[in-house]
Amino acid sequence: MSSKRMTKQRKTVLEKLKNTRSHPTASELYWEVRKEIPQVSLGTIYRNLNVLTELGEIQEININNKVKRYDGNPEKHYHFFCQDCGRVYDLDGDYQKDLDKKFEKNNQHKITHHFLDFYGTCRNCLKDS
Amino acid sequence: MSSKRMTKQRKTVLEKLKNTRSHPTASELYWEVRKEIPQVSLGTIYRNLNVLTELGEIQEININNKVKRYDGNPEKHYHFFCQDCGRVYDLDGDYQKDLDKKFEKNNQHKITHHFLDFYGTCRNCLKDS
DNA sequence: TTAGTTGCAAACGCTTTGCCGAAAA
DNA sequence: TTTTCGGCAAAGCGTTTGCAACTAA
Repeated sequence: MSSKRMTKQRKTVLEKLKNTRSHPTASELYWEVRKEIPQVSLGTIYRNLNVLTELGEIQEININNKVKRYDGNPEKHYHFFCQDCGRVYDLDGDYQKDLDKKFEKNNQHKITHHFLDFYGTCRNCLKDS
Repeated sequence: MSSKRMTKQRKTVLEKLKNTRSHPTASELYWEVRKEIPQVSLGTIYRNLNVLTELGEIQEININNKVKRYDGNPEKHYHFFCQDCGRVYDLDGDYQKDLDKKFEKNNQHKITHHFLDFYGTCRNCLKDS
């Protein structure tokens, strides 16, 4: 059985992620962490993001098989992806638990959860057009 | 303006995809197409899948940033991903247009569509456990 | 002390691309 | 004939991994 250590690197990755509302990529996080730990490596960022995800401290965001993004908020919620600027935003609104039941017809399969991502144009990009 | 040609390769990719209920990867499709065009290359499969997607003849399925899968049915519908066997199934049930409105609060952004993927255990895997 | 972690660099897996000859239209 | 397309092989890109040194507990 393997216990996890809270290293300076792991702590910094977690802090950076908890302190932003954006949903950075591993590479973006790498440059942030480098401000404090200049010799950190990208491999370490990836390893820690995976560990923190397993621990349930953070979650991955997978939009369209593009680069993975990371969310410091591990609670279930939905995301909005702006097709103009590419940014990913959190959406207000409840997790729709009833969807799982709705699509679990005749008990042929067991649904445990779902992912729901919205696409469109964000407020900023609407202004510009 | 570029018109698209219906080559033997493109036609075969499209046929194979229309004639299966599975959601194959590019590589799986490659081996299928090779049965009829032994000298076909993987690059050609990828290029044609991209063209056919742009044309709206097929659609991509992106599950968890894993390998891309392809669906011969271009209509909006939802998928179920079995976490035990890894297979991807179509789900019966309507596209929930109302979700877009529900999460478009205060008109801060414009939602055009969404993707909704369900996770769980499929009927076959439930039997085995 | 010792198991988990890091930095480094190489490897990996999927997908795209440049080149040039082939073949639709 | 014109222009798109295919085969091939190399490159691209995000992510993972093997290894030896390091460090949290």
